[in-house]
Amino acid sequence: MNISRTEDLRLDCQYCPVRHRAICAASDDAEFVKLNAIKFYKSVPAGQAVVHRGERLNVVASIVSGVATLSKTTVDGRMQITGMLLPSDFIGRPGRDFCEHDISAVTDLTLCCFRRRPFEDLIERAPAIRRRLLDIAFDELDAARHWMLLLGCLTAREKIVSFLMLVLRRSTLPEDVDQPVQIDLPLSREATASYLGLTIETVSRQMSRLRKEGLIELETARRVIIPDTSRLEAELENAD
Amino acid sequence: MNISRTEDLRLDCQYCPVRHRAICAASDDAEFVKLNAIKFYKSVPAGQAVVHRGERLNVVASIVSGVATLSKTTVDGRMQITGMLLPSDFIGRPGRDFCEHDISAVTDLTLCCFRRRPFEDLIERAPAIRRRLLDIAFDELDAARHWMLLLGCLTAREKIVSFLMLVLRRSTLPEDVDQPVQIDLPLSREATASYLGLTIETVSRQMSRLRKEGLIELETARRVIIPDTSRLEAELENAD
DNA sequence: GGATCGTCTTGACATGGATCAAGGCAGCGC
DNA sequence: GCGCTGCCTTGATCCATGTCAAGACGATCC
Repeated sequence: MNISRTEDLRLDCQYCPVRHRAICAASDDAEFVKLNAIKFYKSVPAGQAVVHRGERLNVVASIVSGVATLSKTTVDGRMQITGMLLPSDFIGRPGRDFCEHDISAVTDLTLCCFRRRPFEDLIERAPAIRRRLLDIAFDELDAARHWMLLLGCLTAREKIVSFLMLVLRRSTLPEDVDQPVQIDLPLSREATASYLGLTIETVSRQMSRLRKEGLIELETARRVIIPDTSRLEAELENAD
Repeated sequence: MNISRTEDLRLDCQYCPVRHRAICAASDDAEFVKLNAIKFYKSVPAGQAVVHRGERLNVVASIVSGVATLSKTTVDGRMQITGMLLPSDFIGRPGRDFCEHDISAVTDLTLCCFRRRPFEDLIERAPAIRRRLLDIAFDELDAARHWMLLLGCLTAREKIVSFLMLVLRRSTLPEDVDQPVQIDLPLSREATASYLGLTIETVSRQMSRLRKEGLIELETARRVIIPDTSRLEAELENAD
C-alpha cells in the first residue's frame, strides 16, 4: 500500500469537510471520541496507487479531500473504472485484509484512516457507526447496480449526460436552479471513458456534440458550463 | 408485495438446504434460536413479481429454493438484470422500507422471510448475524463491481462464457474435474441477454458458435453439457 | 395427429461506437 | 520564442453487435 504518513496534518474533526457525511457522520459524542482516538491521516499524491488489486489493505478510510478511482483490469489490459471516489466516500472492507480493486489517486488525496482491526473492534461496540457502515455498503451496492443499467443499456450520449449530472450532483451546493452552473470534471477523458464503458474518442465526440447543440459549454476540456440544467437532464427522459 | 403466506410449509431449519450459506449461516445456537423465532416462509409462483421498484418492502428474506432476478428498467423499456438470485442469496435492505429494484420469480420460489423491524432489532443483539449481513452486503458489492467489468469491457463471447462459468460455479458440487459436466441454465435467452447487456439474438448466436466449436453441447436450449471445463475456462484467459 | 403459442435459431442488413490516423492546443522547460 | 509532451479533438473507415424478418422446435391442448 502506497501511503506515507502525513505528519504535518493535524486536522481537527471539528473543521473536517466530511464530518457530517462520512462514516463518522452518525456517531454520537461517545462513539465519536472512540473513533477519533484511532484515526490518522495519510496523503497520497496524484497519480499514485493507493492499493493494487489483491494487495494487503489493513486500513479502512474516508476520503477527506481529493478524487480517487476504483478499477478492475483484464489480463490483456482492458480497464473498467467501477467507482469514482469523492470526499466522504469510504475505502476498504472490514473483515477482509486484501483489496479486490485497484484504487488510484486521481488528484492529491487526503485520507482519514483507521487500522482495520481496531476499527472492527470499535464497530462491535458502537452501534451508530456500525449502522452507518451497513448503510454505506448498501448505498454503494445500489449505486453499483444503477451503474450496471448505464453500462448495459444506455447510449454513449446518455452515458455522457448521466456522468455530467452525477458530477453536478456531487459537486454543487443546491444553488439557484436554472442558473448557469459550472462544474469541473474530476476525471480525464481517458478515465471518463473507462468509467462509462466507452473509448476516449467517443467521449470527446459526444461532448463536442452536446456543445454544438448548446446543451453545454466547454470553458476548457475539464471545465463545463451547463447553461440550463433542466434541459440537459431532459436528455435522460428515456433513460434512468 | 406479491407474496402469499405458505401455510403448508413447515420446513425445519435442520433440513434447510441453505442453512449453512444464508444469512443464518454464521449464527451460534443462541442467535439461531432468535432468528428462527421470527422467520416465516413464503412462496412466489414462477413469473410473478416479488416486489416492484419503489414499492414498500417490509421484509428481508433468504432464497431457500428457486431463482429470481433483480432488475432495473429505463422509462422507455430497456431492462438490465442487475443480479441473478439463487438459493442462499439475500433479498431486502435493513434500514429502508422500499426497494430500488424489480425482483421477479423466474421459477417457483420459496423464501425464508423476516419482518424488517424485528430483524433490525435482532441484528443489534446478534453480533454473528450482523457480521454475516455486513459480509453479504460487501460480497454483493464486489460481485456487482465485477459484473461492471463484464458489462463494460468484455466481448459478447466472453460474456457468454463468463455466464456459463458462473452458473457452473453456483450449481455444481465439486465433482471430478475434467469430467463432462451438465448444467441447467436458470435464465431464458431473453433474461440471459438482459443480464449480459446483449440482445437475445447475439446470445443465441454465440451459444451456437461455442457449440460448433465443440466447447459446449446443447442438449436442449436450456441444458448445456461442458465436455471440458478447463477448455471453456481458457476462453477467459484474456478477460477476468 | 394437427393447431397454436412461446421460445429459440438463423440469415440479411444496418449502425453505433471502436479503431486508426492526423493534427490542435496548453503547459512547461530551456 | 521554440520545441517538447501530454491530453484532447476530429476525420475516415471498420466491425461487432443490434435490428428486422423468417422459420424451426418443442410443449400443450384439442
